[in-house]
Amino acid sequence: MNTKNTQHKEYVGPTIVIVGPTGSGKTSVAIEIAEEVGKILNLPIGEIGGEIISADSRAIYKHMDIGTAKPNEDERKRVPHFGLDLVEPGERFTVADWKDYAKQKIIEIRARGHVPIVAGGTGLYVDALIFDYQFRGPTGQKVIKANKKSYTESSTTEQINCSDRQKMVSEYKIFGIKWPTAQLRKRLLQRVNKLFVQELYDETAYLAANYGWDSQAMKSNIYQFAWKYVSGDCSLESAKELNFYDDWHLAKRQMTWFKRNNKITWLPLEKIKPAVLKCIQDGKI
RNA sequence: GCUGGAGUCGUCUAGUGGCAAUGACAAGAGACUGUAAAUCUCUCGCGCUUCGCGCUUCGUAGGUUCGAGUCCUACCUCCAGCA
Repeated sequence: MNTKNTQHKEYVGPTIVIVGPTGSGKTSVAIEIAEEVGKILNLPIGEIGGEIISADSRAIYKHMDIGTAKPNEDERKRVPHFGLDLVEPGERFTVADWKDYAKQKIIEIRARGHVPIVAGGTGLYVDALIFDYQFRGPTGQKVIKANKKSYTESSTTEQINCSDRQKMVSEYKIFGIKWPTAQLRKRLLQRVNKLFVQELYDETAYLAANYGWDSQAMKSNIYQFAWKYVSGDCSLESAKELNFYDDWHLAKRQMTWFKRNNKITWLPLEKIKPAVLKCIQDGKI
């Protein structure tokens, strides 16, 4: 047992976090980094030095593969991925669940001597991790802020200590992929055009048949638009258009979320990999 | 050429004499610590000293009226029908 582990010294460098709006290229750049990081860690040739944890609130669902732009089988073979296919659509899985899961995986990856790379666009998940949000109890009530009028219906809840958004856990180094508006829109448009194919319709039909449309997982993403087209409610063109608008709105909301985090190093896509590799090389947390 | 219908904020749209004028989409800004690709808020003719004020708007030009997107006349454009 320890014969193998001798070459697996625990990794003590930074945990890399890569964020960005949908369609910014997080998945592919994370894979590229994971594949190259072995050199920096002086791992044996052929050993993949990075492992990816997806911070994506839709990729946690099984059977939602092409509609959520999950890394495909090939990509998952190249680099170990976590945070995918954790629960059935409609099953309850919260930020708190994800945070615990991610923390556990990070510990495991580090123990293997590899670099944990958290990549995803769900800002709440990322913040929960890097700012170490404290949640009450395993399946406790929603955290209520005293002065939020929208939550006044519950009298049993109370204000709890919220973690400070200025105090990021020092282990993390967070990078953001920055795109000019016009270019990101173009990328999203191209992605939409690629996605509306038979495989998507099949996936949509499968999900609709097995899980219905009630769950939040099925609400307001590509599936509803694909379904509209498949069932003849609208033309292919308008289904694509509607989905594009939806994607763009999401991207904007994500940017709004990330904007307030001043710990993020924003870089264009092509500069992310060199910056991350350098960061790992420098090694200090 | 004649007859009928239609021209309103980027787009579609409500409005048939009374406050820049409805709704939707798009666009922009923001909130969000327990299903977050969710949910929610604000702006959206122009300019200001912006809980208000000023200016200019509903194809174009006139007219009626205290008051016109709305009524009348002419013209322009588009659509349909007849020639």
